[in-house]
Amino acid sequence: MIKHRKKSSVTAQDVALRAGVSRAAVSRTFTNNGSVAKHTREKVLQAANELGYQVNFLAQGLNRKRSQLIGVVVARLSDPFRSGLLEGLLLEIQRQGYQAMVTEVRNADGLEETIRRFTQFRVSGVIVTSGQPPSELVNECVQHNIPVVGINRQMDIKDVDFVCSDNKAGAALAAQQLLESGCKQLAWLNYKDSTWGGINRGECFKHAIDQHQLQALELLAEQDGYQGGRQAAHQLCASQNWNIDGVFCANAQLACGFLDGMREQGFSAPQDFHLIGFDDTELTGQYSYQLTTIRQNIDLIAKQAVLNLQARGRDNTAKQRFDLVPVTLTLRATSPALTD
Amino acid sequence: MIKHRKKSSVTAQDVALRAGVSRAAVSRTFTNNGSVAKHTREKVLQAANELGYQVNFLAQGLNRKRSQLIGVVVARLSDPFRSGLLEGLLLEIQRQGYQAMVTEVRNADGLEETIRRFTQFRVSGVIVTSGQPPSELVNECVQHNIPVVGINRQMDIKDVDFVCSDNKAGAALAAQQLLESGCKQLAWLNYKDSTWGGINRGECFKHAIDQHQLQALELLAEQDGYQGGRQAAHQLCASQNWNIDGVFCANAQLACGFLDGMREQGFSAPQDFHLIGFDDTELTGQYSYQLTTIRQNIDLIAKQAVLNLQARGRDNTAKQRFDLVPVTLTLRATSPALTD
DNA sequence: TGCAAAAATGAACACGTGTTCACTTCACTG
DNA sequence: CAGTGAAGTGAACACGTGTTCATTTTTGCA
Repeated sequence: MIKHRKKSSVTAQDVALRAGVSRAAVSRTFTNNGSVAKHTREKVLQAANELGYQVNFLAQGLNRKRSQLIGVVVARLSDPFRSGLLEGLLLEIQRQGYQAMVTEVRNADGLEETIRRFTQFRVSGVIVTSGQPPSELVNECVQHNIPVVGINRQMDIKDVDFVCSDNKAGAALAAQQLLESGCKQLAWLNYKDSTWGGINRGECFKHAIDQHQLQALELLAEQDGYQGGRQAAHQLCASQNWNIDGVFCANAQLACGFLDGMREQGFSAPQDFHLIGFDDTELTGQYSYQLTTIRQNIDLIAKQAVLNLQARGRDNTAKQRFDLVPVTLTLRATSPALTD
Repeated sequence: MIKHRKKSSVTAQDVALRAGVSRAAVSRTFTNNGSVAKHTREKVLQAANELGYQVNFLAQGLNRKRSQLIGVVVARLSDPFRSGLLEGLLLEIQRQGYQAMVTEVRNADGLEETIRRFTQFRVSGVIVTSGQPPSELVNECVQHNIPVVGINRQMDIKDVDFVCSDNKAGAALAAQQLLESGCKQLAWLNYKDSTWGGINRGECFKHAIDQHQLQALELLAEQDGYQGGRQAAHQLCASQNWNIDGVFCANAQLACGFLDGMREQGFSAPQDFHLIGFDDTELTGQYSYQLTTIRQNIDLIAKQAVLNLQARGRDNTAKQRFDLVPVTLTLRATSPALTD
């Protein structure tokens, strides 16, 4: 009868026994916290290696009152920008040594339940990319010392840090490009129940062209995404003698749909009108679209979001942050570069 | 001086104190496990409600040796099919009362590290949608009684359950459609370092047309995704007098790229050739592509995967499962329905 | 060599829960 | 009314770790 393996998992106690030291020494070795002699550290590491020891994160988190989890709230991953943002967040979260918990949330109730569950796991932070967390819940997080950061959200909640693409600069870039291309009759396309980000871009765009004494026709799609943009185009073409020659869209999906919708009616960009979208996704660069867009810097957004969580984890009294992430104009076929 | 709130979080002990019962009663109330009188249950629930008590999942998991987490391994979310699959998995995982931990993994080492970390969190199950977990790691999971299920993976690992779209049926549907449409010279397009799923589809396709004494020209793209398909088209057109009139692609991204690449050369479907892809993503249905594709049933895949985890969680001795999920042919412009 | 400061060590407690095990109370039957 | 089984209850243990606090050992210096 060989070794009687009753326990399914090997604990720090087992390692201590084998290395001939106390369990505290094992703990210190792995956390690099207290001081431990070089000789015993080696003994511990060898014993741990032989036994295949790995620390139990549940016990660790229970003791430290904090797990190395970060909660991420997402929605509508079918939008390429959103899945791209999630990918960026996952990579950055892992790079910093955390582990991501992801929840897809469809309404306010779901968001509430989700954040509550995050606190039950004692997460190190919460990243919200969809919805607006109720301030009472945020208070609960603050009490548990759990930092919350919103991405591309309306910045009106106390105790929440925000990271947001620079919509104002983006809208200005788009307006400048359209105007310098000679467009006279501008339009702004958005989903009628848009998120704050879309609305904000629209306001910034209107403000930008207002300085040139121009106004934008406001197109509001009944649906979100590709189909919404397509139908908006159909609706525009159906109206009597429209004369739009420059369109700015709240996001890439709407823009692609709008372009296809216009094509169905026999019009196209840049021949009949100029078109600029928001969110440079993989789709926008493809041959069949070649959309000129405002590009959001996903890597920077993700990095800044995690950075904020870490900073506030260290010092909870820091001032609330509002980070604007620069955007750039990517010129493609639907509104090409100017030729002097 | 009011209540001295020293503890940041309220525990079951606090609830017990307020309700005038023992802590065990509180625990029993929330787990529905032991038996508890109706009267005391109500007292406990009221006290818990007043104090805003929520069970600490770390402590719960530590005690039960199992958390209500499910680990999900993903990769390349920029592919719409993969992000769609993740979305389906998230929704199903939440629907069943679990919480998803998601990790993006880029190579075999990353996969190993990831699964190890999952076990450290004592997850209730692992879902692998990318990469092939080393069998030694799977053994470790089995020892911890953690079920593993692979989606669209090669089914060659012991103790792992598999859920896979029915590639054989899909390939047969594609072959039938192309042949009945009158195609004579078939081609098969795949990425040169494809995953097993792609390779498998190709073999099934070749087998299907072999029964009609036909062979497929094998096109292997240097890159994966849209750009790979596009370059493959360019390469095909560059070759002397090619005469392909029917193409089947390993996935939707390749197919869209191939279509665009052919368009750049002045050819299109279905006029010059028929084209069928795999993975009915949102992209394939758009006006500019209208791709005929084999549709994978994401909801069913997700449901079956979680179901398998639950089943094996209850009975670890069950026989290894290989589930084939039906696929359907979605007819669109690039290979339209037959007209009698 | 002698001595003080620093480093290393192990016992013990805390984290918050689920569950077992005696023990008490209750309801029901003959 | 006595007796029996079931339901309800609380004390105590287990889960596996981090950390404090005395205590022992080592190091550095005169």
